[in-house]
Amino acid sequence: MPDDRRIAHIDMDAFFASCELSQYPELRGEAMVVAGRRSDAPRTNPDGTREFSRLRDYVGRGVLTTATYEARALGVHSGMPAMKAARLAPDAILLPVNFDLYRSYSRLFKDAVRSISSNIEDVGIDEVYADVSHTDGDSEAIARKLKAAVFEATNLTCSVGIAPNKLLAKLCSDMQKPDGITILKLEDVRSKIWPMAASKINGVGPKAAARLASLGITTIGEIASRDESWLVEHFGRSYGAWLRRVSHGLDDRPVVTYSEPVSMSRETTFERDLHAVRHRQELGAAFTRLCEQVALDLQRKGYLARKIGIKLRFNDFKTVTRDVTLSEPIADAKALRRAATECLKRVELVKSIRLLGVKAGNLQPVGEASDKESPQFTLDF
DNA sequence: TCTGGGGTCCTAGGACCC
DNA sequence: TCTGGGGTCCTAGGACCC
Repeated sequence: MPDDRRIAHIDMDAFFASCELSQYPELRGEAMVVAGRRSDAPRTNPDGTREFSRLRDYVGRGVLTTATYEARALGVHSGMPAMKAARLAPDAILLPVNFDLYRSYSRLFKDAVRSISSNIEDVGIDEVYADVSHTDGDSEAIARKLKAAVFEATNLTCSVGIAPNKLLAKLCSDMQKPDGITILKLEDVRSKIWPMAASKINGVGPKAAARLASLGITTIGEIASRDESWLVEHFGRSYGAWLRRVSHGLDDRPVVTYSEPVSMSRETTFERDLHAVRHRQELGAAFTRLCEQVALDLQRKGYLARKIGIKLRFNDFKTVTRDVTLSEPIADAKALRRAATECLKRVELVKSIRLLGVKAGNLQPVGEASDKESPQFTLDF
């Protein structure tokens, strides 16, 4: 695909934290983190002022969902275990996650982007790609229009990257955070992209970055300096060839405006590890609830599942999964639990259990009958 | 005071079929 | 009887992303 496309990546700035600040403006400028449970919610005094929990009050096994820039300055960051963060920043304000709030802001944000370009791809709750190849104006003007529309709709800022493809647009939007605009052309790859850390590439995670580092490679430019056969030798045919292409800024993935869900799952980490025998009741109740939640999710969204699976994480953090494919698709909690129980029987339950999860896969929309269910269409003619 | 929850995609081996 | 190849489905695990 010739890269005369123009793709925008729009990324909300510190999204969860910004949503919370819209609710609690008095926290602006404070070190604040999001993590924890409803019991950490602010309490309103009779005089209308609010009292907030502090990170030092946190109990549990969660990680930080987000941290404001002020909190990050204290050395904490999203993904960090909250207990560990509490030692670094005990006085930071603590708020529980409020996904309903983030989802409502997410809708406003995406509708605002859609008003500029209808051709958008969802990437989670706080990011989208938009194909603006045929949108009026130069890239700079489009970026300003996107940011203005988002701010108008949400009162929140975002960062915009515009480039010939998704890979570069995504790298761009991160270059001038927060509230930034970055425009990049293919000929800028050498000067602007090559100096960046290899781990900035979407698709180069901790494992691949470590493997690259062990081979003396830390920047994107250093990947580009190797030939394909060397990369293939060390990273396999598929990943090696991909590394070479992305290091040169090449990416022809289209902007995908709609995709069917592949799976739906629910999982929970227990406050303390549970043993299959000693805590049988507790585990059974959690198991049932997870099955009911997945069933409800399926029914609400109108899907049937033909694959049911479970996930267990033990006290040593080792994780196992088991799944089973059924002859008929289901969405009913009881049938789901039966299938999940069959999976559970295939796991040796000696170690204590830290996490339990239930997953539905092989989804099909309700009403889109399978061949088995509508033989008349295949047999009658 | 280690390590959340919800996803997608890929790989690899074995079964099974032609 | 010493040696096939596909192709597809199923299962388990793992990397990665937000």
